[in-house]
Amino acid sequence: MQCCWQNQTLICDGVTLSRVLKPNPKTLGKPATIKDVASHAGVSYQTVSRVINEHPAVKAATRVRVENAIRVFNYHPNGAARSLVSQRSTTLGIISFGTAFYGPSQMVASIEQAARGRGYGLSYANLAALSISELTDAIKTLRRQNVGGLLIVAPLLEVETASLDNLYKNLPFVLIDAETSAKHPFSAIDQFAGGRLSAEHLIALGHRKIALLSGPQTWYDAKLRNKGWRTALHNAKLEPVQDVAGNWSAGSGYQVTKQLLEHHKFTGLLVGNDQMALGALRALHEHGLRIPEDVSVVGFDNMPETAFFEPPLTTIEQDFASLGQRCLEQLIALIEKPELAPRMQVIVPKLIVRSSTDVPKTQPSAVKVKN
Amino acid sequence: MQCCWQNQTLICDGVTLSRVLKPNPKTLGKPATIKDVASHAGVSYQTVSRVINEHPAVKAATRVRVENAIRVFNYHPNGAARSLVSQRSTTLGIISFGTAFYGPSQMVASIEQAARGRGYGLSYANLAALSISELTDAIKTLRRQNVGGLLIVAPLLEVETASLDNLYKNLPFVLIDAETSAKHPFSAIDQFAGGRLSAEHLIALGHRKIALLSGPQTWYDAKLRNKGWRTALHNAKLEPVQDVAGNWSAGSGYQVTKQLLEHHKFTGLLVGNDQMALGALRALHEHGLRIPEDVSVVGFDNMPETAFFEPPLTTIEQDFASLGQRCLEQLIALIEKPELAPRMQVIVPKLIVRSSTDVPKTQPSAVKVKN
DNA sequence: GTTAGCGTTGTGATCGTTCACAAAACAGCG
DNA sequence: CGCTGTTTTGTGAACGATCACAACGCTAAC
Repeated sequence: MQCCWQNQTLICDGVTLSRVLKPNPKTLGKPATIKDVASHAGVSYQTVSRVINEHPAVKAATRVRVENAIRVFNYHPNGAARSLVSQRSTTLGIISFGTAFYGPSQMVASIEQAARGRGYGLSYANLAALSISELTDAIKTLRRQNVGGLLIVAPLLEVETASLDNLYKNLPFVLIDAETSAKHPFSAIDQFAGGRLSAEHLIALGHRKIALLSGPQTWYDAKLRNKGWRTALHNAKLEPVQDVAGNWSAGSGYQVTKQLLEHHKFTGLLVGNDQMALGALRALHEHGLRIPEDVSVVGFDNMPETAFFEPPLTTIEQDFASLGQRCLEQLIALIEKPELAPRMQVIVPKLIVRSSTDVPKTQPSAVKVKN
Repeated sequence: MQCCWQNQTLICDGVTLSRVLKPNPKTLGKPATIKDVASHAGVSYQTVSRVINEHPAVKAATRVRVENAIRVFNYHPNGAARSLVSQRSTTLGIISFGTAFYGPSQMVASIEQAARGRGYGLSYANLAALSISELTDAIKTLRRQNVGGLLIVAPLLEVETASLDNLYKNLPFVLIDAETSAKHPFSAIDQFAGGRLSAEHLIALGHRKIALLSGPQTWYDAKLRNKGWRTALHNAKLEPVQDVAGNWSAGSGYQVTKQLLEHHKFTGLLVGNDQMALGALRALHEHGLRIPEDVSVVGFDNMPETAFFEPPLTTIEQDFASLGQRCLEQLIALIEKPELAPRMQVIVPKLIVRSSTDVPKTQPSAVKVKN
């Protein structure tokens, strides 16, 4: 190989390899641009653009030269410039609510995973409260980030969504685990099926006195799970002993169960999520009741801790990873070819049986056996 | 008020209020731009820019007219164009790891909250594994989103961070709860102090045989908590009965405690987080040990569920909200006036005493009392 | 030796906004 | 009225990339 410096330019076998950088005072300190890379590699900026976009029409030797220059300058393409001119964005927005709870936080994590795999970034906004003003604020924030679409992991009622049509304008979105309707595209885990599954489990074991401890009825999930429970009970010609609601937290599960025990007798307890179930277990224990001998308990979510509750909890497992994957694909389809995008997708959950449920061993009532 | 339409223009009291929109076929369907708004309000685009940036030099009447036009067009400023020309970004990147665990997920949530309050958006990347390639990938993804800085909630060792200097170039960042060093700016909760606090609590109660159940030693937090425990023990002239590690999960807490119980006797157990403590409680129960009579247990994190464990868990509370706030301010300072930004910030955690700890009532050993 | 065709590279316009500066409008004062 | 100073508004040039198109250098065919 024959190399020589000629006029501040390194030439090997007749090919310009690199030029001496003249540190432009205006450019100093700023991140490198496509033009810096281009002049260093001795090509036009368009060629550099082709290399970073993996366009095939670039000679191998040129590509190598450009790639070297990119490395030398630590060049990163400027996303703002890119999405400004190309009129599309590689960022999606995600709006979530209640990330202190297992379900929502798992959904966000799995969606992020899926998005990065597909080359999309994620802009994140968590709602501090379930109000229109918070939602408006979140959408505005995300719009400013120039997101190409929205994934909404929040139990919003359709009314609320509809009232925001203006905000959503020109911005495709997918509702996740929210009010079902044919009006807006959505993805969800079939909470109704999950509810039925857990109630049918207790019924099959022989329970006749079953109490319901729902999540907050402002949440779509909570309502549907409840509906699933009631449908299964109804099919077995049973009425719930009582139907109460907590706020998803272990604390509320504890308190509501305590109240429940004062006035009602039951051998089965269906709970809206695992965290409330934890509180319920504690209240039952304090009341001197054994689980599952006196009362069988079923949770919802299958968070990893439930296997170590006292006793290990029977619960419903939801496949969040595949939900994340699917709703992402749905949104991308909606952006790229709206007419072909699926309107709705539903995933069926699974029953996980552990030792918190068994056939009712005591009389069909919750006997007080204060130790 | 005198209003009339004149030449397709609405004029009230001599002031042009709005013009009829001529739907430009090229503009059709696309989101409105600053120019659409300007021509509708009868001003120049610069004036519109002034209004959306709350510049004071705009006459009240003009401002109202522009704001109306903005509403009419459902105009949202284009963030890409904005950050392209102004060379700054209102988006920050957050890199997290282990969001299945309480600590990391709380930090992310509180940082997002703080960011939106300060007018910043957040781009989110969660590491699937703690590897250089994952981190590299995440940083590249965030760079493409044109983030103005990085918040890194990951227990990276300094070595790893340093090896990425190139990737971080021109991009200010704050490490959160990561390897301390004067080299990079960071914010953290004082895990060492937390560790000492919990160990000193057991020692003050009179425990002499104390076992340690740490988190994974690849995590900075786990190492420092362990160091805190050991320092407190050392100061009391004690040696840990045994020092073992889990992987933060309840399952690992359960298994490791089972092994521990086969070979060692202790009256106190210090655990690296609440989830492992849950598993440990279960293992102790299965072994026929009473808590706190036979063994006292201290967790770490104070996740809301711990108050409903069997028994309610003594643990260490960390103020994630104020950590989020502070590290955000630190990053913003780093971006806006680097020379004035604080290098490091540390928040001291708090002991929460519940019923899982008490004075040792049995002989100073873990007696097997299989029921 | 033209001409056509292909692979490769370069040029000018463009995206929607902000910035620096200039110009207009208005008020106050002698 | 003319001068000055302060508001208020407008103009041209950037920012860093992509897109559409044009032009170049080869090889192959007539």
